[in-house]
Parts: sequence; structure tokens; C-alpha cells
Amino acid sequence: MVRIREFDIDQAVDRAMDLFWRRGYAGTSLQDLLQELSIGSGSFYAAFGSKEQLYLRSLDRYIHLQGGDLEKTLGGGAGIRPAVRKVLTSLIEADLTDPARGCLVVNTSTQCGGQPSATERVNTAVRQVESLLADALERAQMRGEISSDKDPRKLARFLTTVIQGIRVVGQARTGREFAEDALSTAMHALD
Amino acid sequence: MVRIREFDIDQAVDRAMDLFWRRGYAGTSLQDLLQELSIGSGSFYAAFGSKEQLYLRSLDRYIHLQGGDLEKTLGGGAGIRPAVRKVLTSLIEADLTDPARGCLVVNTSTQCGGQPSATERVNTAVRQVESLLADALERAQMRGEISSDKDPRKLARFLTTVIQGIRVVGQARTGREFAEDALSTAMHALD
DNA sequence: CCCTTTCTTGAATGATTAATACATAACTGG
DNA sequence: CCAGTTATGTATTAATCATTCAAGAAAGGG
Repeated sequence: MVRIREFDIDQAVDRAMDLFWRRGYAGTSLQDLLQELSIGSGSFYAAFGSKEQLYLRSLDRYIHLQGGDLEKTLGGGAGIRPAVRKVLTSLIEADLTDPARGCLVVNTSTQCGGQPSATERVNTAVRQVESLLADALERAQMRGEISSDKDPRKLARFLTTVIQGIRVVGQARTGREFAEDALSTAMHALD
Repeated sequence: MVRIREFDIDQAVDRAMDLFWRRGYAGTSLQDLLQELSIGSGSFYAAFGSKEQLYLRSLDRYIHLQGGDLEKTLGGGAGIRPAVRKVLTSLIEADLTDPARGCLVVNTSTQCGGQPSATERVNTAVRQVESLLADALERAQMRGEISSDKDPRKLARFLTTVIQGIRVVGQARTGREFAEDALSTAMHALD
């Protein structure tokens, strides 16, 4: 009954996410996006409304993907210690592999200038990490892996903060040792 | 022998630093700067060369000021624990007072897109924090405030990472409790 | 095979950007 | 008080920005 879209919207969001991730909001021009997505501006605005809306959509996608990864790692059969270690290690590796990316949530929080819709998402993302960690820590505590006098939520907030910190020093190109020293020290908080 | 400049360059750098700090590089237009500094574009380019050069100069100024503050707090007569606690607490307070600012170094690292001159400064700043903390921790260790089996540099890297993390979650508007939970957990690393 | 609907293409829009040019004004050594 | 030097203010530049618009193309029901 109608002409069908020639590109896949979800795939386009993923590609846009990658571009925003590496170059930031201001650093990604509409031309960059059009070229990366191989579409014209008409299609772009018909599909996404505006650059800002696509950014927010990309950010939502990012938060969803990261949350899924985190949940999977923390929910895998391993104990809480190797699981947390794996979470932190994979961040360090990611920063070493591609230092230009960092974390889209962190990038957003420093670039959005307090814009409500972006700030709200940043807050949501941080709270998501906090609660995924808190749940995992609580389960570990019930299994006896963590001393009963620890507060899982407090520990989760601590680890969330360390995660954000690692993402920052990772972008500062301080080298693997730096982040690994921070990691090994942070792990002692679980003891 | 010549006409003298009508504005104070150092003061102008301070004001520009404040603007870049709150609004970011891309978010601060030349017009914004000219208005804030109350000068014309001719004077601007004569004095600073370009927007980018002024940004780097503002960043240098920021790093210098922050380094001085940190050195002062860590060098004050207090023990290492209250000193470190004060450093972290003041960051939390700053984020609560003015969440739009955050840390200019962190902001730069996520906004510069890997530009060498900016990345280099970010690296320098992180290493500066690391070594100021490492020196203070080493002195504290010699005074017997810190157990001799600790590695001051490792601890310094950990605290540096926590500092960056606090700056991020502070901008995420997660509230005072969040950062304070992270702070109190982090302090145990010194025990 | 045509009509309706939706998508695509590409040019045009006006706003904003950083940066420059130039005439004028201020200051000082001689 | 004049000459030389440097700062200032304004107007302008060329580029780039996100967005809109209109005309043509694809698809499927009747």
C-alpha cells in the first residue's frame, strides 16, 4: 500500500550510537550522520525527527545494551568477586582498545549542559548500575560470599563510582597499570 | 610607547575558564566569550589567538589551581585520613552546589575527541593528582599513619580513580548520599 | 494500470559559527 | 606636540550548521 523504508531503523540507531559515542554530540554533524547511515536528510527527519531525538534514542539504546551486559556478567554462575572483577576488567580493556569512546553516559553527562532529558537518562543509567550491583551483592551475601556486616547498597554505590572513575582515567591514557592498581584496591572493599 | 590593554588578561582567562567549565567547549560560542569578557573580537584574537588556544590556557589555569588546592589540603597539618576525607568531601559539596560544572579536566577528556594537546593536558592533570596523593600517602606511611604493607602509589591511583568517579556521579544528580556512601567505603582502603 | 500513500533525493533555507580587515583611538618616547 | 605603535570597535567574511521543502520514485490495492 505504500513505499517501504529502504534502511533498517534499529541498525541505523546502532550506527548513530557508535558515531555519537566516538565523537560526541557537537562533534557529530548531521552530514556525518547522513553519510554514516547512507540516507538523505529527508529520510533522516522523517525517521528520527531531529539530531537531538536521535541522540537520545542512541543513548537509550546504549543504556539498554550496557545494562544487559552488566546483568549477564553479574548473573552468570561465577561468584561475586570474579564477576565484579570481570566487569571492571572489561571496562579497562575497552578503554585500552578504543580510548576515544569511553562511556556514552559519562560523555553525555559532561556534554549535555544540564539539559533535562539527557540528565534524566544519565541519572537513570547510574541508578541502573547501582541497583544491578546491589542485587548481585545481596544475593552473594545470602550465599555467604560477603560478610553480613556489609551494606550491599553502600558497596554498590562505591563500585558504581569506581566504574565511572575507571572510565575517566581510561580516557586519560594513563595506561593499563593505573586502572589495574585502582581495580585491585577496590576489590578489597568486598572483604 | 604604545596603547595599553584595557582589560586584565589573567582575569579574562579566569572568566573564560568559568564559562568553558560550565558550558563546555562547543557550548561556549565566541559571542558568549566576548560578552563575558566585555571585549571585541579584535582584542580577543590579538590577546588569545583563537578560541582553542584560550581553552587550553583556561585548562592549564584550572589544573594549576586545582593542583594548588589539593597540595594545600594534603600538606596541611592534619593526618592523612582527615585530609583525604576533606578532599573528597569538598568535591561532593562542589557538585551539589553547582552540578553544571563538574570537573573541567573530566569534561575536557570527554569532549576533546582525542585531540593531542588536550589529551596530553588531561593526562598531566591525572598524573599530578596521582603523585600529590602518592607523596602525601608516603609521608603518612613514614609517620606510621598507614600500615607499612600498603603501596602508596597503588593507593594513590585508587583514590585518583575514586575522585574522578565522584565527579561523574556528582553530575548525574544522584544526591549526597550516593557519593557519601562511596566516600566512606573508599576510606577503608587506607586501613 | 492507475491512485494513494509513503519514502527518497537534493537543493535551498536562514541562522550561527570562528575568524579577519580596517579604520579609529589611546598611549608614549622623543 | 608629533610619530610610531598597539589596542579597540565594527563590519564583513566564508564556512558550516540543523532543518525544511518540493518534486520524483517505489509499492500495493482496486
